[in-house]
Amino acid sequence: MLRVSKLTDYASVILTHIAHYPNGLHTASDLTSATGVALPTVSKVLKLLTKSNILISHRGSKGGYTLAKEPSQTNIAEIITAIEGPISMTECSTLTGVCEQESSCEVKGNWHLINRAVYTAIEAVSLADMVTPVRQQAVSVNMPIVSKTSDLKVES
Amino acid sequence: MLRVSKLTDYASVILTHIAHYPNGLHTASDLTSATGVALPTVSKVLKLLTKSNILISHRGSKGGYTLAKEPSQTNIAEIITAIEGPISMTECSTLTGVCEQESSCEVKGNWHLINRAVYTAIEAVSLADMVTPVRQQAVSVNMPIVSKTSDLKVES
DNA sequence: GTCATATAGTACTAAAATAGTCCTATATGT
DNA sequence: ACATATAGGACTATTTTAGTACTATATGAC
Repeated sequence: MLRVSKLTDYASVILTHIAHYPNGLHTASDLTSATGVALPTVSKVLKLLTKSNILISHRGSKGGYTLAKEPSQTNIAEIITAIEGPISMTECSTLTGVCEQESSCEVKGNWHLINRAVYTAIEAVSLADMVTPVRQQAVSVNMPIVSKTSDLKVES
Repeated sequence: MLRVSKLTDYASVILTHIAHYPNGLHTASDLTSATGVALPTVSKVLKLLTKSNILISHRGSKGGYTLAKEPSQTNIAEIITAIEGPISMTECSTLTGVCEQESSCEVKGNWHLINRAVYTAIEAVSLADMVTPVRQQAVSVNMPIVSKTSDLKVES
């Protein structure tokens, strides 16, 4: 597990399509045809992305959506955050006072550290990267992706 | 979002407690007292961890659970996998044939890459690291945790 | 050998999160 | 004015997760 939601997945597909034609204006129905995702769902995703300033919307006739920034300036972490809210591995990473054990929790700080590491990894992939398809073979031989695991070492 | 489940969170707390006393035998009810997590839930978590060879169980009177390996040899990725199943950011990363768009999907390879990066980040934190509490301040000034983001660059 | 203790496995119920849809309002170009 | 397209919110169904309960099995102590 540790999965992004389906909506986030759709968002990545939709944005990647838009990033292929960064100067065009894309309507929700155009994107439905292009991606195969149902219109109400595409619409929902586009609204969320606009709200988070990843897309700019143009209302009315001849309206549509376009990228707010260049593809290289939008990363996967922003997309996930736009659809699902702040990225956090545990409840206590975003909300205080929800977890009863919080005050005496031994592992809170470590989860923050893990959270940070994951965020950094996701942040490093931009929409421009998504436009360039990767063959699966290339992925599996391209290890290690994160070079220095020792940087993650917990300091006492 | 992008959150681990509560059970995984419990697992981290329980295992961290056990790792504090790596030579002792811990019963489910001992761990309930120590962590404040309800007995049936602790029990469920312990069974899952045993099934994945993170813990070893001893049945019967004077039984209980103990670590299968040294704390440094068990990492967070294993724990997440034990409780939630294989780590994958999207459906297509673990299961083929579930996503209808799979054959024509433009972003599949890139998600595999992201998945790999996240996995590597999580894998770098061991149970031994969890035993050492981290002050939150230390976390926020300790950037960047993942050093070379350029390694993530997508190759064409 | 039997009894108390503790885990193994499975099934089930309740709660929460997610996905998907629909409706009404508002903006804008022709 | 009208057709087109987004904005916002509400609502339902589905799926996932959490939590519990019950029965079976193993083992040490007496």
